[in-house]
Amino acid sequence: MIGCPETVKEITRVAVTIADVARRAGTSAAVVSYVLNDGPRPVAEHTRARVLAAVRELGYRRNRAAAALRSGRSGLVGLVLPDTTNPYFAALGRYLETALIGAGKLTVTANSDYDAPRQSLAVDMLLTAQVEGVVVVSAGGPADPVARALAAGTPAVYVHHRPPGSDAPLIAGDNGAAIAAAVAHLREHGHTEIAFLAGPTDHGPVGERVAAWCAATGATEPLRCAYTRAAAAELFASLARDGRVPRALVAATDEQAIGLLAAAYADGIRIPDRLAVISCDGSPDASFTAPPLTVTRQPLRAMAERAVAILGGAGSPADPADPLPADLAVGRSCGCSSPSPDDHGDREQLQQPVAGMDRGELRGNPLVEHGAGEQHEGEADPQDEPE
Amino acid sequence: MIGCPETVKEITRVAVTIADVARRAGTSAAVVSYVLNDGPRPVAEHTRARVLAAVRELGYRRNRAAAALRSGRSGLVGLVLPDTTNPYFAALGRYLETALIGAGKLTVTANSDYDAPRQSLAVDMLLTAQVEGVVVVSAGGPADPVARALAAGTPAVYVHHRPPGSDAPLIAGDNGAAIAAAVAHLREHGHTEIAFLAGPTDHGPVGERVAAWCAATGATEPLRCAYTRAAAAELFASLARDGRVPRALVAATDEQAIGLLAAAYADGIRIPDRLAVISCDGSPDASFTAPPLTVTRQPLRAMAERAVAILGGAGSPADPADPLPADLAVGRSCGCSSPSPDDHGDREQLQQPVAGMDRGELRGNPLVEHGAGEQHEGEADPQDEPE
DNA sequence: CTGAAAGCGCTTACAG
DNA sequence: CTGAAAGCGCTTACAG
Repeated sequence: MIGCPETVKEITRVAVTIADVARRAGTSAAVVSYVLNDGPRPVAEHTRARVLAAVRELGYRRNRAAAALRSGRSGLVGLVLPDTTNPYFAALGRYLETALIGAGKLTVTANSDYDAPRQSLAVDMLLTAQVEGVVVVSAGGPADPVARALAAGTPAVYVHHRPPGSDAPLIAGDNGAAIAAAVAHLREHGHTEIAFLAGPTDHGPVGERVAAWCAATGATEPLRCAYTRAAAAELFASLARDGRVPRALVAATDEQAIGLLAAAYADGIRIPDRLAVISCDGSPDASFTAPPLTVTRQPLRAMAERAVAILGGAGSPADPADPLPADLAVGRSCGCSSPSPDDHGDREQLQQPVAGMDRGELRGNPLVEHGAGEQHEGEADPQDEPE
Repeated sequence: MIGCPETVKEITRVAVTIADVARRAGTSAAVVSYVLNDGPRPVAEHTRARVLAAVRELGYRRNRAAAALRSGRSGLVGLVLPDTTNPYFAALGRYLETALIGAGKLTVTANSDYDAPRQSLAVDMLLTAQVEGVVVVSAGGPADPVARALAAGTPAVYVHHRPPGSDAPLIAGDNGAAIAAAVAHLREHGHTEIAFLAGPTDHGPVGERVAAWCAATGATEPLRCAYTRAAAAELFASLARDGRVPRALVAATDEQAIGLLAAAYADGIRIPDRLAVISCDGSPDASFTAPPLTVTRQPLRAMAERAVAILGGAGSPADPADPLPADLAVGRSCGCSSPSPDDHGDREQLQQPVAGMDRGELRGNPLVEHGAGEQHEGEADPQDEPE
């Protein structure tokens, strides 16, 4: 039937609209919308069935831009990270994305590259894109992009790191308790002098970790280098050259610890015999170093879930009744002879479902459930994964 | 001046619209749009100045949902990856995001988790969100989400991995040449029998790598395990138990090679003395293993740039005049005594600017350049990075 | 339970 | 060079 409206639309690839669906179903656009959104008005069962049939037959797909304009809900949440290739941030982002997709939201991810203007530009673009919420791991410096988003009326929250001086909501693990546990564990191995590898400054989470180390050991002068594998490797090489390699050390981040292990290997310095190491974070990479790192694991999944809940309007970031503790995951770098049983499972953890924002009120999305003219393409052969 | 429209808007937090700007600038909404978009009609310089002033004074920010509805351009590009915590995919995604932000596009990232229904759902949601393009690393299996997007009229392209049988556009490195180079290099080290660690099946890039290995060595039976560190570690442990550890091996992926190195370390088997290893991919992690991995580096940045160019309507994915070769980056795992000079720099590479889609025709965005009532917050102290 | 109509905030022919 | 007006595709009071 060349010439009928549907065929023409298909050929010229003009999008099928709610009006087309209404016409085919013999009802109104309003009713189609009621069916699609499961509200706000009830629809008779037989009408609903006709609408759903028309949706399928015409291959209708909702235009989110139009829905967003009218309803104010874009279905988008923004995420700004310093560097998505950092395994720690990557893991955090993954948990966030999982929680958000569970709430029917898509994640718009931007890298700030530890750069304030880039971070600011990213937040601007996100707000322009009408995101329903913004999650930021601060790039450092005085910029306060979460405050900016909140001022614009968009829910926003920091995770892991908030700029110094900001009082915007922050979700973070218990860094002080993590360091105390790490120091205590190294003492159990008989160490009395325990060094700390910090970052260039003492702001943010690493600042808390440094302070906790000072409190636990009475020491005041940490080692310092940038938060990269390369910088830590370089620092270690210079310590080795000068004969100043300590016997025990807590590294502020996994990235630094991994660089340090690589350099120690290159210099033939045995870990943990000559130098015992514990690091913080607990990114997925930490279990596959040589030797496996002992780490204080940040509660990334709980942090992600709480962040999403807060964007959804629930509770406060730091609920004193429900802290987010970092637990010690024992590898071999500390001197223990057998790693804890779950130290290889971190990436798997990422794949478990999480409770998310709006989950309770998640609308059954008929466009997803019923497909848009094409069904979902069946289970993948799990044997058949790329990479 | 309580009661004037602007103040009311600020207090009640109703968004400032283009009409408000027009009123304040003493002109029309059309002209404001012309200024904001630098076209399609010319605007007198003094009018433009008044509009820009009004934009700044009112803290106007464009509503992308409205612009998208009218113009059909959402400013969004979708990216579907199997797992953003895999360093190889993370690096690829980072290059893509960099190229896209350079073209004024935001990246909507979704994890398929190697699962076809999830991949399909992600693409559905992206198309609903009116993305202007979709980039997919196939989750495996027969699902062809790029074909689906193209059928819906949205530009789309596979990167790295396309499902078997699909003839949708694909951008990938030269896997055959990479393996040939790896095998040749191990032969230079005197190895005659060179094993291959493949994935569970021979589809996609790994399939090409297996085929190239077969062609180069005459062998036919690769070792196989899932593409995870844990799986490779387990496989290695069982080989060691049975006394079947080869003398030289090419691993299909960095993740497998890293797991293998960790297991070799645990078993006290020396790399490269007892077993020489070269892996493919060249993710940022490969340089910080113990010992540093020798890898055939995939041209991730070039792949990302080409993908973005293709979404922008340029050329074909596989331009025979300009292939995307994978080069050999020498570490120590192959038996060489000094790594190549640039093997520690991969993450830094990620931060360089790239040429992007639409770059030539990128409109100067006054909302970004001039800020929306608040200036960008100044350079971050580079010393002051979190993590 | 259903439908006609307004309107979200833009962009873009079109007319001047 | 400028402006009035239509319209993108939805959602949502409102009236029936």
